[in-house]
Amino acid sequence: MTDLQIFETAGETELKILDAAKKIFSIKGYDGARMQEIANEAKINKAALHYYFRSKDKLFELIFKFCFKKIYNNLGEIIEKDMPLKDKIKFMTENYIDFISKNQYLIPFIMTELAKNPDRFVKVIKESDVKFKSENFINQIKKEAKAGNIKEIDPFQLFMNIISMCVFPFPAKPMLCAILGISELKYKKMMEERKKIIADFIMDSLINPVHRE
Amino acid sequence: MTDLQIFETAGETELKILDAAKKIFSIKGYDGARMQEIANEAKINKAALHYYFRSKDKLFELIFKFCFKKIYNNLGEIIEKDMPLKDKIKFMTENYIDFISKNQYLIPFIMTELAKNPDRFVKVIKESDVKFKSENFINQIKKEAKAGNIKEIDPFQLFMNIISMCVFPFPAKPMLCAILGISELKYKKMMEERKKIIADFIMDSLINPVHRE
DNA sequence: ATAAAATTTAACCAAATGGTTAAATCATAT
DNA sequence: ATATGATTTAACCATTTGGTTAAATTTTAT
Repeated sequence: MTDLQIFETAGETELKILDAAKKIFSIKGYDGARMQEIANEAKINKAALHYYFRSKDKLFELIFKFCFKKIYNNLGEIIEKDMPLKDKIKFMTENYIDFISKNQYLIPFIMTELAKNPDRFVKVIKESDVKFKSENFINQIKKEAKAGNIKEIDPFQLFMNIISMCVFPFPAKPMLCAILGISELKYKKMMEERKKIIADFIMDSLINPVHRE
Repeated sequence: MTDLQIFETAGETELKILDAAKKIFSIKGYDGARMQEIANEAKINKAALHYYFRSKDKLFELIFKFCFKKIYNNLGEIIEKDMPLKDKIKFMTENYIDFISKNQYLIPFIMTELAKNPDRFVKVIKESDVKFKSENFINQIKKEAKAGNIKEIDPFQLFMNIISMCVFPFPAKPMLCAILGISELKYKKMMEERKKIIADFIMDSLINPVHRE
């Protein structure tokens, strides 16, 4: 059920609290979350919260760091895989859309809280032992372009395109549904379909482009 | 300076307040914003806030609706323009990236607050006299595909791709900078460059695609 | 000039909230 | 069994926060 086993030393109560905190914080954000609400959700007393995690800040920092690591590492794993570019893009998009839809709370949470408190990221990065190698992917793009297998493109821009198309539809769901006037159900179906077509959309752009005037 | 002249009946003090509220709310969100802080920012007394706008909720609703209308209408205007698809996509992407970068606060604000309170959107849509015609664009895609000028593609998915690639890099800036390890300055330059290349990236995918096995 | 209305202010208030404390309960080792 | 340490609880506390009130000041109409 919980995916918080990372906190190895945590006992049952601690896990209950972390689970509840993750839920409440990611829905309401730091400011909107209430310690009492977290306590209720975890079915323990509010004082127990402070007994285990001292303060709201400390608890939040734990959750935030955990969540950040989670996207960071997932993306890292995928991007470092050693396979042909075409397969990698297919794998990347399918895998990442899958990952995000299973963890819908993650992206808006990280995005909002990081934007609200940019300094936090320095701390999180420092204290996380994550080492992210985007060079692998970047070099692969450059090589394929030089070999003439794909068109010339700034690898960072390509990376941004891929991530944008996979991720954005999730946090933007309420906004897009509102603007496009489509139902939740149809939106969900579209996201399923999306998993299959994004890779092709990208590859079509990369391979054999028409030269424009 | 201010873009809030929409509130036609507003006097000087009201505009000062609205400006301050927009700033504070969009930075800190509803929960994070303090009435006192808004009052300070507007250089008036806290009680004056309530004198003019009754409650935090009422003030927030005004700001939120204004912001929502702003993206909604800007996108609407662009999408309804009557021009060839290729030009339209070029115009759309350049214009929208420009618009977003001039109003960086807008997207994260709307996204977060809409996600936190999805019911709000019903109210906002109802009370806004916006009428958004995405059909225009949708039909254009269908027609071009049928005519064989572009490949077959679900117009909604294409729309989503375009918006995602234009918009996402802005709210995700802190996250992407962190993950990719690039500086704010380089990021800014990339976003400038982006304005020029996105349309081509999309058109390359749409026109003359390689048939894949 | 002055009465009336609109605006602004300082001083308050009640509720909510993060956090503490000290006593009670439970688990564990001897 | 019981002493020791860990866990849980109810009752509090200080501060913050949205909101109010009534008086003071400024603006406007006559």
